[in-house]
Amino acid sequence: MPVNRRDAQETSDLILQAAADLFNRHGIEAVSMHQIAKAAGVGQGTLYRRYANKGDLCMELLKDSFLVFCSRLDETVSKMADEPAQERLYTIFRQLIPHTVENAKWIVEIQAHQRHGDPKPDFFQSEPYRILLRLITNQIEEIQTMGSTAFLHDPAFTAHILISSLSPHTVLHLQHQCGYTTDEISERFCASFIRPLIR
Amino acid sequence: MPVNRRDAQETSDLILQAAADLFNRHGIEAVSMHQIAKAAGVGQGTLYRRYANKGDLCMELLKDSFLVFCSRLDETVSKMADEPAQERLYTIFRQLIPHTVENAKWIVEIQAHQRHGDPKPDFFQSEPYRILLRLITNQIEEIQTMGSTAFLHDPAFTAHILISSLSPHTVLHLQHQCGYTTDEISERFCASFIRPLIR
DNA sequence: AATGTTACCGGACAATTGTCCGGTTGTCAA
DNA sequence: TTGACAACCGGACAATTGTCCGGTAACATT
Repeated sequence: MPVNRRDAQETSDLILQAAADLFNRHGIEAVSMHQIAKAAGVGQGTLYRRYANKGDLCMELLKDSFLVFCSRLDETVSKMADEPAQERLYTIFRQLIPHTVENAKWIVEIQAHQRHGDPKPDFFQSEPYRILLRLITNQIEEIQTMGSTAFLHDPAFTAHILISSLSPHTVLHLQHQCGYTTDEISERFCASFIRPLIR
Repeated sequence: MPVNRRDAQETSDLILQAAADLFNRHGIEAVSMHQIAKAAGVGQGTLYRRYANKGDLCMELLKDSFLVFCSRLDETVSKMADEPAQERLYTIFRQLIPHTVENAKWIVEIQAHQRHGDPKPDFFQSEPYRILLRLITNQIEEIQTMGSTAFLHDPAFTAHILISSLSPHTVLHLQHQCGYTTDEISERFCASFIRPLIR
C-alpha cells in the first residue's frame, strides 16, 4: 500500500525550475548539482534521488518542449494525409533539423553524463525520441510500400540514422567552427539527404 | 633559444603506453588520470602538461591507428583511379563505417571531455579527421563536376555529415540496444545513404 | 488526533579532475 | 666543466560528482 505524497511533485517542479533558471543565467556547464539543490531549497539526497545526474535533469527539462514539438509535428503531418509520403518526410525534417540545432547543447549534456550500465533510459530510449522515431519510420515505410525507391530496406534503421546524423557535437561544430546558420544547416541537410532518398 | 630534451618524447611514450595498458585491462572509464601518472612513473603535473584530459590522451592513442587507416584508404582509392568516383565513395564508406564502429568508445571518451572554449583542437579539427574529410570531399566534388546528381551542392558539408552521421552514441545504441552487428550497420548505412546519393 | 510510512534535510565522505608550485634532475651550449 | 634552463616529481589544494545516513517534517489512513 504505497502512499503518494502530493508534495513530491511540487519538489520535482521546484528543482526543475531552479535548474532551468540557473542554466539560463550561467550556462549548463557552470552550474553544479549542489548549487541546484541549494537554489531549490532541497537536500542533495533529494536531488539525486529524483535525477541521477545533470544529464537526467536536462532530459527532463528538454522533455516538455520536445513533446510539444512532436505533437505539433504530428498535427502537421496529419494535415498532409493526401500528399505523398515523400513530401511529408521532407516537411518533417525541415522542422526537425532546426529544433535539433537549437537544442544541441542540451543533448550534449545528456549524453555526456550517461554511464555504461545505466538502469536509467538512454536518450535514444526516452519517450520523445521514441515518438519521433516512430513518426519518421512510418513515413519511410509508406514510401517503401509505394515502391518508389529500392534503397529503403530497413525503415527503422534509416530513420534512426537520419534523426541522429545531426549529432549534437556535429551541429555545434558546424555552427561555431564552420559558421553555418541554423537555416543553412537545415536547408543543406534536407537537400543532400532527404531529397535523394525520396526521389 | 628553446632547448629540446630528448627524454621528453620518451616520457610521452611512457604515458601513452601505460594508459593504453590500463585502458585495455580495466576499461577507459575505470582508469583515473592520477592512476595513469603513477603507472607511468610520472608526476601529475607532467601528465597534465602533455595531455589536458583523458579525451586528449585517447585522441593521441587513436591518432596512430587512425592515420594508418587513412593512408591505407588513400592507397585503395588511388588504385581505383580509373573507376567512377561513385564507386570510390562507396568503397571508402564500406571501410570507414566498420572502423568508426570499432572505435566508437574511444570517440565517445574524446568528445565527453571536450570543454567549451578549449584551445586544444576539437576531434573534428584533429589531423586524422581533416585528412578523412578532405579525402571524401574530393570524391564528392568529383561526382558533382561529373554532373551525375543535382543534390550535392555543398560537398564539404555533405562529407561532414556523412562521416559523423554515425556518431559514437548512435553506434553504441545500434549495437547494444538494437543488436546490429558491425557488418549489418555498415551494409545498411551504405545501402541507405551512399547509394541514393550517387545514383 | 494518533500512527506508520514516506520523503526530505543536510552534512560527512570518498573519488576524480585539474591546477599550482617549490624543489630536483637532466640536457645543451659555451 | 659549468651555468642556464627546460622538464620533471609529487604532494597540496579546490571543485565537483555521487553516495550514505541519522534525524526531522509532512502526509494519508484510521
